Amino acid sequence: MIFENCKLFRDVAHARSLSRAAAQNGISQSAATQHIQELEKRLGVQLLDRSTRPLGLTAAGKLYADLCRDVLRREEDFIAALDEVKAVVEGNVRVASIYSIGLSEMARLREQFALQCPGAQLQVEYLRPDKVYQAVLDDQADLGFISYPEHRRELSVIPWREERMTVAVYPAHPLAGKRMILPRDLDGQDFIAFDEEVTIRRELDHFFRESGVSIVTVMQFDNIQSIKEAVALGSGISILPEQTMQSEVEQRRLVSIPLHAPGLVRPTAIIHRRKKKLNRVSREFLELVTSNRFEPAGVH
Amino acid sequence: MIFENCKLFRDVAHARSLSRAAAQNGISQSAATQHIQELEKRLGVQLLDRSTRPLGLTAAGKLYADLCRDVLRREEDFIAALDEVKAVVEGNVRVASIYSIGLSEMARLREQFALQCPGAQLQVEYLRPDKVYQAVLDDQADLGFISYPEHRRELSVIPWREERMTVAVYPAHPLAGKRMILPRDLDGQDFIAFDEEVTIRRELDHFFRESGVSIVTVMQFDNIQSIKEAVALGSGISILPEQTMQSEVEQRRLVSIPLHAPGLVRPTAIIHRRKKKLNRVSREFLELVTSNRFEPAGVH
DNA sequence: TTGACAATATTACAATTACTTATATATAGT
DNA sequence: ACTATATATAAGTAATTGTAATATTGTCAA
Repeated sequence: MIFENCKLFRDVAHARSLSRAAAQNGISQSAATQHIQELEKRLGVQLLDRSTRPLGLTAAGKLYADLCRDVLRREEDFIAALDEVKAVVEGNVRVASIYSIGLSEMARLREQFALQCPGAQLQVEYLRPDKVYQAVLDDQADLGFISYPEHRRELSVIPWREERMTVAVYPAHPLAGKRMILPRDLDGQDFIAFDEEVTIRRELDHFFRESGVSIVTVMQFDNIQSIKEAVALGSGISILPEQTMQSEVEQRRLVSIPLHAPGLVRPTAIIHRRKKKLNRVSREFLELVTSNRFEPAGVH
Repeated sequence: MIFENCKLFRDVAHARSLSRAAAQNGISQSAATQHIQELEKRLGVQLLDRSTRPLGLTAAGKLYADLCRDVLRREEDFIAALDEVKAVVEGNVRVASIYSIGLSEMARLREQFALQCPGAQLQVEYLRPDKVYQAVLDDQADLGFISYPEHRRELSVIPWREERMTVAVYPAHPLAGKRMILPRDLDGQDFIAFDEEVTIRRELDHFFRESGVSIVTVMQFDNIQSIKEAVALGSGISILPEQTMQSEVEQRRLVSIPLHAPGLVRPTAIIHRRKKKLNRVSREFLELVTSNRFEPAGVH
């Protein structure tokens, strides 16, 4: 209730009694009397005719009662509209994610979230990495899923997973039968790479240099989906986060083979605007996501 | 200003700045900040987006700003209507008077009052005595002019004048030449009397009995105007408050002759509701009337 | 009238709220 | 990173609002 004073006077006008109106508003009769007197002093007119009982309204009192009635009606409308806005704001998580978090991973999270917060709505938008940052900064998204997190002053970065990178080959490939691949096994292979702008590309280049391995970059893409497609079609091999090819492995379109390269992991993180207080369901979702920090058992 | 909080938020929304809005409302920036924070806590939503400058409004903030705008507009209307009512209430004296106070007397008071309170409005309504009491009790009139005042618990009675009663005759009447009439001069005269219900009638009957005079009641009326008319037409004589026949005497339609009857006076009084505080102009008018307590020099 | 009853007004004081100053922290532009 | 400007916070004080107790007033009925 915002306009308590209005409610009090409206009730006084309706009940034609200060004490009853006071009771209706949970205050003492004395408080009600003082309230109205103060009001009359401020307006410089009598609002009540106290010489009779039940109390009467003066002409000015009638005007004021009308004002109160109108204001309270308007307030009701506001409260209703506010509740709607609140429901939308409070019951919605807007997530921006890079493609390579993996659709299946997100589907799993969505399922768990639906169980935990039945009324809530989860909106996920897949974007290029820089667009994910942008979306969070512009308050287009509450949370952002990214890899190789960049720290910025306006953002909070919550490290999430260190994803294992495995070798992706097509089932008929000579390496497909191996249980484990060593860096030198990759030497001279046709390689489907990420674009040079993507951090993961630079990390892999670094890894190859360190290991003294030289590969043949036959294609490059800016997204993981295309890379998987190219590998499946036999254009070459690649190194990808294990989880991102889970469904292709299940469909036997790809084979994922562990790579002996302890340092080669892809760090992922969740970002959100440092200033902005997350709403209830966003906090719930974040809680769910961070408690899912370890990779689910994959198919090896 | 009734809805200061609304004004503050409206100004914040418009200026997109707490400190400027605070200055506009004559409070410190700190107070404004605390105000809005408190408001947000009560509503359970953010109203302002503080992560940017100039400040932004959230969806809820926009709704609230709309509410404030509407409420303030409604308040303006109310204030305008109130000012009108105030002007009427404060600038109006409503007087209820018996007929026999005299039109010319009232006209004189009106003139003086117009000089003293130029803006004020004086409404006079002439009524039968009991209707005058009723009008004052029902708050239809602020002041009442009566004769032979009755005291009632709800009324304040302010004695006004003791009016001299003189003999009214038509110019051709045998008594018209006298300088002074003694009670016994009236013996056997045709008399135009008041109705039996009227106090003045009972007073005169008492006077005649006391003086051992017997008159012949040839007509009776409930109002002074008709009595004067009848006297002027030669139907008989009467005894009336001197002032009430002032204009007829000037027009030489009546002759007013002093009566030797020291106790025979008509007391008049002003009444008003004991509880009700009189408004400014009513007090002024009452002041004027009571300072005019003594009869103006009449034409003898 | 008078007395009884119920409602309103007043008073004194306690609790709460609102405001101010001083200071810390944040944003935007350089 | 630095500066200027704006907002947030803290702590103390002033103002307000509320309460309980009590006085006064209005209504009703004898």
